[in-house]
Amino acid sequence: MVTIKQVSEMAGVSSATVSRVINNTDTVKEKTRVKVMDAMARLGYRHNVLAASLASKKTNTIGYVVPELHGSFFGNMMAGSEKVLRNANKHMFVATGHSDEKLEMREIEALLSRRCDALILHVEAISDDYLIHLAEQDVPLVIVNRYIKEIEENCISLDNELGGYLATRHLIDLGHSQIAYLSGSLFKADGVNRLAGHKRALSEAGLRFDEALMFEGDFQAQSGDAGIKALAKQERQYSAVVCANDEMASGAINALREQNKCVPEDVSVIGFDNVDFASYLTPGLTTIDYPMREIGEMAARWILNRAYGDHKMSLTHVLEPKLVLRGTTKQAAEK
Amino acid sequence: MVTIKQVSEMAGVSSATVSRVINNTDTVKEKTRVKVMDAMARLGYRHNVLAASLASKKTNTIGYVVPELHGSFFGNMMAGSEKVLRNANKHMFVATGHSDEKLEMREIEALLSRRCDALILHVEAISDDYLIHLAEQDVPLVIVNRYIKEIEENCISLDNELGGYLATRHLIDLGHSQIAYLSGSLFKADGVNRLAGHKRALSEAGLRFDEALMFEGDFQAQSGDAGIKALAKQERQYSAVVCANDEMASGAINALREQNKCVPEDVSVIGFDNVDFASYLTPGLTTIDYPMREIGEMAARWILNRAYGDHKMSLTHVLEPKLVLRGTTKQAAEK
DNA sequence: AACTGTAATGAAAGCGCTTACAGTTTCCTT
DNA sequence: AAGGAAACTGTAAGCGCTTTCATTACAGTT
Repeated sequence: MVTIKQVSEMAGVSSATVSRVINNTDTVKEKTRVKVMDAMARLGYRHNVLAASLASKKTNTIGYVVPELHGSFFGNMMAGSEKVLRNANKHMFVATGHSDEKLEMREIEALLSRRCDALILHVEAISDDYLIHLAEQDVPLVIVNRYIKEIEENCISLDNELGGYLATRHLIDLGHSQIAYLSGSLFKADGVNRLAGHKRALSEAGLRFDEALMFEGDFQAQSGDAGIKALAKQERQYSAVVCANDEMASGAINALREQNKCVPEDVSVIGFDNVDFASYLTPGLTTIDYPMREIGEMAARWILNRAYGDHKMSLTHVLEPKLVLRGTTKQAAEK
Repeated sequence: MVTIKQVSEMAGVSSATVSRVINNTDTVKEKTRVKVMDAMARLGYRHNVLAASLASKKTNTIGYVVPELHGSFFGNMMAGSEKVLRNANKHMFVATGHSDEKLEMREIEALLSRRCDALILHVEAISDDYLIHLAEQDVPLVIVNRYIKEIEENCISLDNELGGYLATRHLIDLGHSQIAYLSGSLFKADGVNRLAGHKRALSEAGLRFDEALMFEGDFQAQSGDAGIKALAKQERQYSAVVCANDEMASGAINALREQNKCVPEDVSVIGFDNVDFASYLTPGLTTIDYPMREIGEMAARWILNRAYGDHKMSLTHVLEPKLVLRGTTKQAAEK
């Protein structure tokens, strides 16, 4: 392996000078710069970032923890971060936590051991306390898709309550009044907040929240199907259903079709997240957009701002979801 | 930052011994091991992997280059790799090449600068020659989803020709004989090979390949739509269409519906890749499975085998695609 | 008690780079 | 031409660890 030393000898300068041309720090006379570049090329020199990081105490690396690598959800977020980090010449070290507390902690520890300059974390099992404690240490970290009051400055999240509100509000605007709600897991903050938004829209419109029209699923397509079937067992009528996410909406639509109900003619359906496949369904799924990419971008900006002192970036900590109109919702039938 | 030195002082041993207990190398008396562990805990010591890597010349890190982070395609592959690498205590450093030659080269260079122990590459713009040259260097690398004869040992790919064959063969088995083909870009190997498989199935069944029933798209949904429309402009009849990938199939299905043709009653459609949304369509899309996850696993195994000398793994270099039967294909109508 | 062979530990030389700090040139001013 | 500032370059001390080699401790033999 060719070292800076060998380059310096060939170029007839000191290794400090070689380092200077590599990093483009300080001033180096053009003539010697050329000599050094020449020597590097001739020797096929490759900078050793490891050694450089050790000496400079900066790795230009961001540690990234996501629950999973498969599926498009986190990929979109990472793509957002990657874009802004690339422009700043930072790289990403990614690890997965699999929604397991022990694993999440171990991965964070590993990232810290690698001396990442900062961390971007989407962790689901780790406690708030642990994160609060972590935030007080010397490594900057931003927590995405999660809101923790005590360290809200470090959090970037979506206003799920608003999303739930917008979904139901859209249905109400279309004239629906009997609106079912297929909820996600209620032990997750997202599930709770989306439902809360639903209720707010209802009460704002003077409609009563009907327990009988609500079903608690688990964010899987299967539970959307189950929800529709559970609803069918009761006598309660409904002309629209808001689902806690797109997977459940997909399951719900299929179940509805099995009952010979057309979407959106007989029943309007709205999802949440706007995952990749939402637009591939027929008709396209009306849903609430979860701007993962933007969140990823924002997280990266926060890092640039905080860990590298780039202060010319605007930051938002709570993003707003937006309605995405497609084909599964429709004006309510006249009474 | 607490160093090994401080730990060694507190424990009353040399730093070499501390290193030994950290890495669990050599033998250390249980009693001193406990003393050291104790000191580490008391001081809140965190191992500096950077320094360790520099000294040991091993980073336990695999560099990963994929075209994109968004979408689920590469995520599935990385998830496969991650699973097997985690078990071996290796980590991944990911970079994106965006199908741009300069970028791909730069990222590979960056990964090498970080002294990754090995590389897993899905690159699309870089030339075979460059990769062949790279493979001869000292860093082990595996190239996924691409086949290069000269370094086939380093390649892990899917038999796309077989996939194309299986798709068309399936339609033929269902009694179809007028089969349209919406191809992907023919400047890409995948596009060419899938088409070749299609032709082989045709000729094997004694059917003629009809240029008029073939359309070259670009793997995007939009081009599936365009393909169906182009087909409509000619008089040629067809009862089935094989698409070069699922996105195109989705586009084709929608276009078919616009022409009031039912899938699969009037026209059977088969896709390729089995992307995540394939099963969410109604009816579910019949397609050819592209086992990205397995490919990712295989790539990681190759690395373990090659870079870390773990020889108890079985390796396959060319994976076989499989037919995934869902609802978009159907027995041909009786003549 | 002297002797071995092995287990346990320490000393110290790096790994390849960065970065004060100091020293040397060069280039303007006056 | 002298003086000083500015530009450039070199010296050398680390960064925090691993690892070879040498040394010491110790249990088991004879």
